[in-house]
Parts: sequence; C-alpha cells; structure tokens
Amino acid sequence: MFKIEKKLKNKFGRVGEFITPNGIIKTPAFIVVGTKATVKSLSPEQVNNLGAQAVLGNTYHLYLQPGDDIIKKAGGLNKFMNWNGPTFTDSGGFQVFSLGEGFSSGENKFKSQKNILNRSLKISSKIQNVHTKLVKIKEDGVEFRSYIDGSKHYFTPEKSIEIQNNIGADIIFAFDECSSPSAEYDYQKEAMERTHRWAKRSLYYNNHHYLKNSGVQFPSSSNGNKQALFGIVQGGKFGDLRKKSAKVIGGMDFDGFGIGGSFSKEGLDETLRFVNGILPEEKIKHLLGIGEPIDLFIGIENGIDSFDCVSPTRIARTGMLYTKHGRINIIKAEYSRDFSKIEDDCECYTCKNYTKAYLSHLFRAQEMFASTLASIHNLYFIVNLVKNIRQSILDKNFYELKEKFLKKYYA
RNA sequence: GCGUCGGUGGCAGAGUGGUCAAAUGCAAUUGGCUGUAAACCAAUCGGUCUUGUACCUACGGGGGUUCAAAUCCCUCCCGGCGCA
Repeated sequence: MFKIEKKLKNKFGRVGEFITPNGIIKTPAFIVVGTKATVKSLSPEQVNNLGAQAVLGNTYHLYLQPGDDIIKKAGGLNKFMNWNGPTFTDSGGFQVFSLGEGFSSGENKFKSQKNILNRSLKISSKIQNVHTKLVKIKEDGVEFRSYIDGSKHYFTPEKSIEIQNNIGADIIFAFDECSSPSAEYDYQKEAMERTHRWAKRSLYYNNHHYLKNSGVQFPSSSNGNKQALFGIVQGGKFGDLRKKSAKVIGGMDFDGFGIGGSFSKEGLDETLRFVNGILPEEKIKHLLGIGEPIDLFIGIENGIDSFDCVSPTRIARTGMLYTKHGRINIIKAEYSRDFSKIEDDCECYTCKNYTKAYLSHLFRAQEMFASTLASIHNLYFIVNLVKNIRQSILDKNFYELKEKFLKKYYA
C-alpha cells in the first residue's frame, strides 16, 4: 500500500506513494479538507485543477448531516460528492475537543500565551455566550450534542468506524480524544490511555464487523476495495507520553498512523522526531490538522507523509492570502487600488486572471466569488509548496529550499 | 406665501434638561483564524496629550434661559408634507 522511494539523509523525511482504491497519493502530500463532503466554495474540478490529490471529510459532521446512511445509499463519499481522487474521513475525535474544551474558548491546537490571553478576554466579554460544552466524555465513548439542533448522540469507537464504513472513504481514522492544549499532564495521560483503548476497539471492529454481520470480510470503500484504517498517536506536548503513545499505537496492526492533538509551537519538531522514531518506518504517517508553511517543512523533515489543515480555506474566506513573503490581508486599505497580482509568478487560476484590487473589492462587497478565488490561491500555494518540498527531496536540495523559503516567508 | 413636521457622528437611526463624546445597525480601520458550530470572531472608530471618574471641539447657523442644553425659548437657513 505504501512505497518509500527516497529518504532524507539522517532524517525520517521521505518521498513515497500511497496506493488507495481511488488513486495514488504522491507523498508528502497536502490533503484538502472538505468537512461536509465539499471543499468550501470550490467545485471538485477546481480542487483537482489546483493540484490537490485527496480530500478529507468529517465523520461527525456527515453523520449529523446528511447522515451516513444517505452517503452509503449514494454509493459512498466519492460518488456522493463527485470527487474522483482518494478520500479520508476524520473519526470525529477532533470534535471531542472543538465542541468540548475548545468550545468558544478561543483555543486552538497550539498552546501559547497568546491563546490563553485571548481565551480569558473572550470569557470575560459581556457578549460572550454561555460557555456550555457540547460533549461529555466517558470510558465507553462520547456523548455529543448536535450543534445543529441540540439533539443527543453517542459516539463509541465502534460507532465511529461503522459510520466511516458507511461513508466509505479510502482512509479512515480510529476514534480518538483530541485533548485540549491546556490540559495538564495527568489529564493528558488519562486521555491518551483512553485513546489507546479506543484504538484497539476501532481496529477490532473494523476487522470483524462485516465478518460477523454480513459475511463480507472487509468493509468496502466506494469502489469496492478495502478501507485503510489509521491509528492516532496522542500525548499532547509531553515527550514521554508521545513516546508511550507511539509505542502502543505503533504496535497495533494499523495501515498507517495519524499524529493528533496539540503541540507547543517549539515542540513540534522534537515531538515528531520522538514519535516517528518509534512508529514503524514502512507505514504512512499523517499529521492531523497542521499545515502552516513552517509546520510543513518541520513535518516532512521528520517523516510526515501527509497533512490536512483547514487553514488555507478558512483564512481564505476571510481575506487572508498566502504569499512567499508571508500572509497578507487582501481587505486592507492598501490593496483596494493595487492592480498587481497576488503573486506575479504564481501559476494558480486566481493569480493568472485577477488583481489584488479585484479580490479586495469582492471581499468588501461580500461576493461569494471572493471565497472561491482566495481558496484557489491558498490551496494552490500550500499544495504546491508540499509538491516542491517533495521534489526537493528527490533532487537532494531540501535544506536549501527550506532555508530560502522560510527566510523570505518570515522576513 | 401660510401651516405643519423635521434637521444628531461617513450613512441610517435612538436620545427630548445633568448619569451624553451621544444607544444600535451599516460602512471604515486594524488584528486573529492549524483533524471547520468559521462567507467567522475581536478591537478601534471627534481631537489632544501627562491615556485620565483629563482637557478641548461637537447633535443645521446665530443668540438666549439655566448651576447645567443634542434636549427649553427666539431668530435665520435647509428639507418633507399639506393648503394657496
């Protein structure tokens, strides 16, 4: 399933290919997030044309809406959303965080002073809504309240896998608890150990469910082949927990691995080194939810084969664009009369055809097309960056690219 | 011309003696966004500085009443409506 073609000397970084029922993913790769079976503001053709290889949907969201039964009836995720390439579904483990501890708290996956400050400001704000979590975590599973209608739902590892079997993506994830970056050691350890037990149950269910219930040996992806199941390493920002988790999860018979949870900004490099030093080398590793340019370099250097991240599409929708010289906010006054391209040498559809002034106008006028053009550019930027990094490993100039890019980007 | 209602910050629109540099919305300006409750969220939004329960300038113009006026009175200007 996974072939390594070339390695980075003295590092875990490598170039490879991952074969899925819906196509080959050339790794390292950036996987585009399409939570609700759509990449927000883009058609599958646009996603394909900008060079993306695969799309990642979300189990929890698709279960609530439209319901996994409908996707199954439609013939699976690929057919349902008209995407011809490889697909992933996240297990819903991230929603344990985002609808739980992360709910309205202003927290993200990186723990920093800024976030803590931001959080306390938000809570003290008089217009802040009542801070109510939508999840309850138990040993057996997680009780979710629907953010749509408030109805109660219960996710267990088995339930998450069952839904993911129905959705039928090529790559599915074990149900985990993505714990809060502000969680202390004891809680992080407890959550990690629970995630390990859930991993075992996810794996068992995926391998036996169809055997028992339908006589079919393996669950099917939309074109009839076996789904790959990835286990998820947790442990937060604590090195010893990360190592423990890599050992336990790495010892289970998963097709690949996700690395989830939170990191300290400085700790990503070290954490990935620890984890990927323990996980089986020959299997594919996906870094969940991380995707800023510097993170991509750090991840790839340390053996990450694929990434997914909402950042390119989310920030695009609010007018923030990636450029080789860092992010720019296209809505800023200075761009309203700037008739240059976002980037003169960018090959994306947006840069080839439109100016900053036009983009700026679309955002100010709140035109839908603004989101589309900005998402195309940002996704192209990130997808292409990862492609260039891949090529640099093949060409043996990874470090030159890294230095050159980061110097310009963070100047 | 007479009558009548009204003229408030970039716009719309509250406020009708002190708690008003003036609600709210929009616009504007600036931040933020990492497995998407996200076409979102937040801050600022008359000026000055020693950034303060500080000073100055401000609710069409001018004048007045009052300890105190966006709020009351007079007058002028402008606008809507009605009648000639």
